Amino acid sequence: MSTPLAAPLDNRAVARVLTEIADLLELKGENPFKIRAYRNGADVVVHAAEAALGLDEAGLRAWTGIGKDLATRIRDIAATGTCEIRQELLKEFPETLLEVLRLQGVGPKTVALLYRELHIKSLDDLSQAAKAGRVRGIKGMGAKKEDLILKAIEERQRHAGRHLLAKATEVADALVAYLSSHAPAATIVTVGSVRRGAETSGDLDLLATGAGASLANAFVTYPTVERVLGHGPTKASVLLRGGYQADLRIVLPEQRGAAMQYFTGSKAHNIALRDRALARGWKLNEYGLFDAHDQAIAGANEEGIYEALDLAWIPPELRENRGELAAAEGATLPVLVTPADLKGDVHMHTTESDGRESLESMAAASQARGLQYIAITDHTQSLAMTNGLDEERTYAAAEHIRAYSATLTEFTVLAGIECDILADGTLDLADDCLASLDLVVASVHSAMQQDEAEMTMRVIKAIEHPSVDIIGHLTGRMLLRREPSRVNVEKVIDAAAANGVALEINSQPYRLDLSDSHARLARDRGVKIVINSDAHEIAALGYTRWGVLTARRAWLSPADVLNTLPVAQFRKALRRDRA
DNA sequence: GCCGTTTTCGGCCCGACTGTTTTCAGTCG
Repeated sequence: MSTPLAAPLDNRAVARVLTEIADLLELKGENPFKIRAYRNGADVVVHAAEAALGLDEAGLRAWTGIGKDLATRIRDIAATGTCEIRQELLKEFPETLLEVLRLQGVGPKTVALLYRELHIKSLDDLSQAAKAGRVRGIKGMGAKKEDLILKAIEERQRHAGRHLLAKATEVADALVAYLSSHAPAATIVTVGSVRRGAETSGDLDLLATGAGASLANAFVTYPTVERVLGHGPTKASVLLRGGYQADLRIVLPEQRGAAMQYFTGSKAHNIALRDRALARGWKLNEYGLFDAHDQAIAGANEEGIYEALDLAWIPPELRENRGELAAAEGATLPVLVTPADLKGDVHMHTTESDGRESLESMAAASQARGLQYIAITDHTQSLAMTNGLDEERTYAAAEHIRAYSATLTEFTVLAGIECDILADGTLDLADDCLASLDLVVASVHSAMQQDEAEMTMRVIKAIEHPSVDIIGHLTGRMLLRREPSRVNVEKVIDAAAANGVALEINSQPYRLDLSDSHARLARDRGVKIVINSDAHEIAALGYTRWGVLTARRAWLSPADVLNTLPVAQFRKALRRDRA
């Protein structure tokens, strides 16, 4: 929950305040479309590549969904942390009411009612009132609702809510396998944000066709189900151990494409697509695309729906209403990079620093995965806890790597380093040592709390160093754990473009750094991307799967990604060979 | 509050499920 701040806010924080205003407007019972405008505005801000703080009103209004009023509010919020309308609303409703609103099964009408009738202002108030049986005394509330509220409060305390893509995929895959074993004839797929490859997800959405209501029974009795939130013949929701909410929908085979499209989202993409159907006098819902006489036009597969709307089929990763409909209409959708396009992985560690495997095992495992080359990039000396390399050990390691690589056929191991960018922007190894290597990834690992100017200057100084080829995990964010550093990504991208330095998409599930929007901005400004595993063990070599998904969400084609090139061309494309 | 080769006003997606209801409101996705 955000509180007024004196300091300027980044886009994510601005979006949080806009969402909070939308919540407050809901409590007030305001016009739903006005509320939607605020929510949509939050979505636009959080996904924008440029910082709202740096834009004037005209610049903000150039974003679709931001009009005169929202532009003014966003400017106020970005500069001061709040705005007038928010302050007015907070006079009517205490900020602590918003945590009550986030309970599963408790919506704005209920919260407003509880506030009005029982003066409930917080989760604690509500917990006490429910335990005392006072909630059931209100008109429209009963014992079951009271019970549900208590359960929701308890669950809220146990689970934080969102989950990493990699973990969510694992849980969803297991659930799909379980359901498939109960209904072998059925087709069961994961849809929702997991299918779109979003970096985190709030719940798991599964879709089944060719199955009866008994599949819903199997679903609600899945071994890790902690609570059944709803259970009907075509729709069921459960809460799984670990805090995952999972939703299952069962539809008829002729509706499968429409349902896949509908439940894959995103909401913004669906609204835009539905608008397009409406403009033709048609109707699009989870059961199909229908004409004015309710005759089905399409629905059995996704391709048919997009085709009927004069659009090319849009890959799920692009369905965020960030220009994909226009591109699908003009046949200019990018051919997206796939895992099979990656020919190299040039950021990984060995036992020389903090990795778990030798250079030989990492190389063998990478070759077995179908790669043609890797770079070994261990840490440098200032990261003492990782046993980072100094110059002497770096020279020795490079000699060892090259000697080993010479013994291999059809596989190359490059002698690289992940060199620390020190707090002042200088590098952790001497210039001649860096210059002797095949490849240098430069990364920030310390002094993460520097202010924007300092952090940005620091990274740009590294980019301007003649031996640096790639900047690793630029923002240092850890999803659900640590906010990104205050680095000005746009300025870094411009510096990388000017110096021919590539930026990494680090594929560690908790990093995915660059993010999809930043990677897209980098591509738009002519910066090449490298997708790396940053593996410290053999199993982690597979993480590039998540990096590729992020790249796809960034609209990247193989040509945008340097490590889709064969080794000789890859080396030529590195900046040191261009100088 | 946003948006507009139909519109500067009047639209803006809508269906499933639950609980408290005797016909429907609230929540969710």
